[in-house]
Amino acid sequence: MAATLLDIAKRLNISIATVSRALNDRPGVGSDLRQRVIGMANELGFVPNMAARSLVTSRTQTIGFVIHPFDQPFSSDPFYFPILMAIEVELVTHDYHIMLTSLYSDSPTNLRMVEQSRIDGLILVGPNLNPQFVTTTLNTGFPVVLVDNKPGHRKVNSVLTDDAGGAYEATLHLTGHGHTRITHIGGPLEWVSSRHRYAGYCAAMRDAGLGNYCRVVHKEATTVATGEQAAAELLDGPEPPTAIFAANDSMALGVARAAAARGLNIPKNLALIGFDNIPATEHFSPPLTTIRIFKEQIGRLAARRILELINEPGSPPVETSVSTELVIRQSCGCT
Amino acid sequence: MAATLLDIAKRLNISIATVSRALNDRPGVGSDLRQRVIGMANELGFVPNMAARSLVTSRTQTIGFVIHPFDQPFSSDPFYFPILMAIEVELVTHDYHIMLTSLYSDSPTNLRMVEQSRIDGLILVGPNLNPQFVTTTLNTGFPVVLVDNKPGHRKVNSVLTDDAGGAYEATLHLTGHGHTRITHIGGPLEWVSSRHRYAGYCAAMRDAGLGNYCRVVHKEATTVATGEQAAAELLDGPEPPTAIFAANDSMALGVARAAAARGLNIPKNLALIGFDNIPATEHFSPPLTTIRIFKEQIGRLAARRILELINEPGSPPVETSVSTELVIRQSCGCT
DNA sequence: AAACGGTACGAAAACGTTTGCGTAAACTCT
DNA sequence: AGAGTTTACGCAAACGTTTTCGTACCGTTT
Repeated sequence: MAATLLDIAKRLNISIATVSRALNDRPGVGSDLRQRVIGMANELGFVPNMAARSLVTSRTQTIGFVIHPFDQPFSSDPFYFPILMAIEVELVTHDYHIMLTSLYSDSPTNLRMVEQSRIDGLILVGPNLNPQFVTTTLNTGFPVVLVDNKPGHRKVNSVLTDDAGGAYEATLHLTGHGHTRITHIGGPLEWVSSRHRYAGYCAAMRDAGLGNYCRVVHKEATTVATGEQAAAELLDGPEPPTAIFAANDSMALGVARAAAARGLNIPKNLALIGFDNIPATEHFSPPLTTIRIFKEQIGRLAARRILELINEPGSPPVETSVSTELVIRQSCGCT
Repeated sequence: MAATLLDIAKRLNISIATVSRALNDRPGVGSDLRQRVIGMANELGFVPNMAARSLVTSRTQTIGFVIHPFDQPFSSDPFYFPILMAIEVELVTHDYHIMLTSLYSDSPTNLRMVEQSRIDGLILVGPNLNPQFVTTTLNTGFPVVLVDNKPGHRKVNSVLTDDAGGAYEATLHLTGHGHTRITHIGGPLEWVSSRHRYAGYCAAMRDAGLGNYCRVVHKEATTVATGEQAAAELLDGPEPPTAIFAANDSMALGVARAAAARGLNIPKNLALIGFDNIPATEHFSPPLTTIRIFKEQIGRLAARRILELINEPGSPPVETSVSTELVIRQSCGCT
C-alpha cells in the first residue's frame, strides 16, 4: 500500500540507491535529479519505513520513558506529566519519539527487551525507581538520563531540581521574617530531593544563626495524610514551631488541616511554606507560599541530554540542576 | 552484539527457520528440539529484533497515543495521566507498547508519518482534538479508539464516561434533598462530556417535576476562574440558586470561592456538587461531593478495544460507556 | 594526448526475521 | 507391503532500507 523507494525508482527509471541518497541529502546525486526525486516522493506520499531503516541503521529514533509513580499505581501525578510533555515536545522537533516502556515493572528482565531494539536511549524519571534496576541499566552503557533521581555517589547523566537552593530560599525567607522556631517536615531520605531539601533547610538555619534549632520530621511518604500526622506531632508537642517548611505541597496541605483542627490560623499563628507549586496551591486557604519547579525546563534539558548522549557516545556524564523560584502567597504571613 | 536467530541455529546445527518456529510456538518442530532451542535462546539471552520482525510482518506491536491537553500546554492534567497509565498497564500484558505521537501537533501531516509504520493502532484522547484531524484519521480505516471524544453522529470506536448518568444522579441527589432552584454550570458544548452532563441534568430536573427551572451557564473552559465567574453571575443575579451542579471539580472549586467571597456557607446556604473526583476534592473546604470517574477502567477498555480492532480488522464500531459513582462528601449538605 | 581526479549513478550485499515450498522420513490405513 | 498422509525440518525468498563498491563519464592538469 505505502509507497516505497522502489516505487519512486521505477517511475523515474533510476535505482533505489539514488532515491535513498536524494531523499537523505547525501552527496552523489545531481541537483536536477534530486529535485525530481523529491517531487515524485511528495507526489506518491512516500514515507520511509522505519522498520526497514532501523534494521540496517540500528537506530530507531525513539527513546524510552520509564517512570515509577508515587504511591498508588493510578494516582494522578501532578508532577511528572508536564515533564513527560516537555520531553515529548522537545524530542519531536528532532524527529524523535517517546515510547513508554513498562511504567511499573522496572525489573532487569524487561530491560533487555527494551534495550535490544526499539529504543536508542532511556529516560528514567522519579525517585521511586528500583535502585538495582537503575544500576543495572546504567552498567549496560546504554544512553540513560535520570530525572529527579541519582544513585549513590556515582556520576551519571541526570537533571535535577535545585532542591537545596529552593529549600534554602524558603527557609531564609522565614528566618528573614523573624521566625526562629522553624521546623522542616521532610520526605523519605532515600530520595535525592528529600535529602537536598533537608540540606538546604539546615544550611539556611545555620546561616541565620539558628543552627541549634534544626528540627526535622521525616515521613515515609509525602502525602496530605503524612503531612497532617507530622504537623500533629509537632503542634501537640513541646515548644511547637512558629513556622513549618514542608517538603511538598501535599504535605503542606496536611499541615494546614492539622492547624485548622487546632484552631490555629495560618499565617497568623503558624507560617507555612511548601514545595513544588502544584496547581492546587493557589486555591488553598490561605493560598500557599511555595517553591516553584520549572518542569518544562527539566523535561527539555533531559530530552536534549539524551540526544547528545546518542550522538556522542562515550561523552562524560553531566549533572544538570535547574534553579527554582520562591512564589510568595499568603501562608507565610509576609503580605 | 545481540544474539540472533542465526547464532542459535549455528550452535544447534539447525536452520534459522526451525529456530523461529520453535520460539514462536508454531507447528513443525519436534518437542525435544523445541526445548533445546528454547534453552539455547535463554542461554544466549536472545531477544527478537523488533525491526526485522515488523519489517516482514508489518506489525510493530506498539500503539500510538495522542492527547491534546486542556488549556495551557504544560498544565498538569490530573485527568488523563491515569488513563494513560491504565492503558499502558493493560497493553504491556499483551506485549504491546505505547508510543507518544506528537502530543500537540495533531495536523493531518503527521498522521501519515505515524500511520505508515511504527504503530498498529491509535488511541486519541480528550475533547480538544482538532476535529478535522480526527475525521481524517478515521477515514483512513486505520484502527482508532477515541477516549472522551466522539465526532458528530458518526459511529466510531469510543470509550466514554457515562456523563449523562452521572449528571442525572448528581442532580437527582440534590432534588431529593428538597432543592428546587438547581443550576448547572457547564463546559464547552463542543465537548461530548459537556453535552451529556447537561442532558443528564435536564433529564433529572424533568423527572423531578422541575423541568421549568432548567438553568445552565456554559463556559468556554472548565477552570477555577470560569467557575468563579459563572457562580458570581448566578449568585449576584435574581433568584439565586440554592444548589449548583458544576460540570467539573475545578469549576466547583471556583463556585466555592465565589460563595465564600459573598459570605455564603457551603453547604448551608448553597449546596454544591462537582464532577470527576480529582484527588484534591477531598481536601476542599468543605470536602466536595462529586461524581467519580473510573479512569482505570476507561483506560483498560480502550486498550482492549484497540487490540480487538487490530486482531479483527473490519469489526463494526463499538461505543463503550463506563458508569460513574456518586461520592457523597459535605458540600451537598446531606450529612 | 595521456593521465588523473571528481562526480553521478547502478549493482548488490546486508540488517534479522517470517513463511511458502520442497523433501525426506515416519506413521497410518487397507 | 505398498500407497497415502502427516510430521520435521531445510532452503530461499521476501520485507524496505542503507551503504560499500564498482564503473562509466566529464573535466582538468601535465
